[in-house]
Amino acid sequence: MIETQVRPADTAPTRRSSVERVHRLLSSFDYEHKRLSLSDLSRRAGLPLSTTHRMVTELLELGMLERDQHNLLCIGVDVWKLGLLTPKTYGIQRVALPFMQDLYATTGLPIHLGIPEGDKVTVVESLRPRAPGRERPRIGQRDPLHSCAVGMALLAFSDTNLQEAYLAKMSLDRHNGPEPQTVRRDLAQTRANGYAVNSIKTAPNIALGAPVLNRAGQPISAVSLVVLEGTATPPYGHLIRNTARAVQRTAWEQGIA
Amino acid sequence: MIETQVRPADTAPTRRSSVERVHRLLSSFDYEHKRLSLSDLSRRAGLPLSTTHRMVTELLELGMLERDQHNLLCIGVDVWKLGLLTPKTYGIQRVALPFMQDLYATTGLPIHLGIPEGDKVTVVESLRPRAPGRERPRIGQRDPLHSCAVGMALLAFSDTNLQEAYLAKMSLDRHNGPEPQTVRRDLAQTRANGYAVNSIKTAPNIALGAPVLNRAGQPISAVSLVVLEGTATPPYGHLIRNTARAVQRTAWEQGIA
DNA sequence: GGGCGCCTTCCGATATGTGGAAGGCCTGGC
DNA sequence: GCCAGGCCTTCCACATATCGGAAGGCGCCC
Repeated sequence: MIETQVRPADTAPTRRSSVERVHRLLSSFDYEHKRLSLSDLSRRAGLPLSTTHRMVTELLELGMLERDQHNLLCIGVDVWKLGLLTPKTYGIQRVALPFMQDLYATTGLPIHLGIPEGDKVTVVESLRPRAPGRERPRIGQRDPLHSCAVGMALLAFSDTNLQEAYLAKMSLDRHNGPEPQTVRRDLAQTRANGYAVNSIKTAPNIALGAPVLNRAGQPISAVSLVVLEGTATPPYGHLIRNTARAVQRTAWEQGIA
Repeated sequence: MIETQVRPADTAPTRRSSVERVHRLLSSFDYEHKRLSLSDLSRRAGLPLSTTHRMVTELLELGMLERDQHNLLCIGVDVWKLGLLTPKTYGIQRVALPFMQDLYATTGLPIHLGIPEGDKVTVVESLRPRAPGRERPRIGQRDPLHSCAVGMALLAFSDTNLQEAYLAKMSLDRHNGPEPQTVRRDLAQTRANGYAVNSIKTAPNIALGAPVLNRAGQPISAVSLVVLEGTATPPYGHLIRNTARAVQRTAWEQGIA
């Protein structure tokens, strides 16, 4: 009878609450798309143009979106200000930055700071020579824990149960990744040394990473130092380990961790 | 007839769209309230507890909110990552930071970076000795343009119409502020010098500020240097002005401005 | 042990957002 | 100069998400 009752077969059955719509709009922006027109935003978010239009109007009024000089839409300064409040990133970044700068000034080597997020590590800060094309890792980027020195430092000093859970999941959805057994051995070595060693695939470099622990002994972040392959690791390992300790000490003093 | 048409007199007539609700939830967090319980959040946002509960559940799933170790709610790392995309703050901060660090390393004096936002200046970066109690200005803080060297540098090199509009509004809602005529003279002096001079009320210091212009000649940010009152300004004025120029040059090269 | 605050879940009525469609405005091609 | 195809804006009937009270389960402190 009522033919229109039949779902158009293509109509997304996705339940889209209003907060999810806001999220879709905001997360349509990324590093390659910092500025979007209304239509582009509508397409990327998968929302009808009229809905996008209304919501964007409100977001502009609230300061969560802004218009640039070309009238394109971009994330508003208010969102940046909100982001300053995330305890996990901002606090530790403020504390670590001076020590990272000192290390960078004395060695001239790339320095990175990361925090754990589930089974990934998020790059929070990165100091390195400003060279065209060498913009990896990018701040905000997420990588698997076992793929970098920062991640290995975090994993090696995590609770044993977490380590085992991570290794178990690794061996499950493993595709061209390293052997869990290899990772397990590296983790033991990392704990013994006090710092992680990881060779970079894309360059003749190795990264040395050391963790920053909170008062409960859990790793809340890690710093890494990238040296040329063939460099004697012990002195540089001690260097990054001491930087991590200095950050940790300051974080404790300031109640960050 | 229909008595229920009478508004309950107390019922908030506030039109609360769903995006505004999301905004109210998120902006209930601030520097003094980085972590909130669900009930606190509900109260601060002025939203019913059941609504808050449902929306918070969704925001947690989407990563816009997180729970800390005490199960309190806080802004999620995803919001921090979104904030990295704001062109006005993040790009210029990345460019300016190395130059600010050099200046800080050589002089040991406090350095600040600000961007214009309407008739306010927002503090984007700040390097200074880590001393208890001296945590002003805070990053993210907004101040009137005429209240600081950074703001004056921005205003002095803005379009004349904007300056006049600002001064006009200043004289309108003026309360214990400085004479617009005084500000006007200071602006002229700033343009003549190439840097702004502003004495700090709360300390025996003066701040020197210089603008960073985009290719169109509009100020997109400004840096300032805080020196002791009585210091000979010219050499330090040149110093901060040169830092601003170096930032500007790099920003142009990288297409930031 | 009782009281209190917090979190969670349920529900019907209704206020609220939704999105198709249509119109205006520009720009670029022919 | 005119048409085509973007983009942005506005409207309105419909459907749906939201409100807010109430009730139950925790955990904590007095």
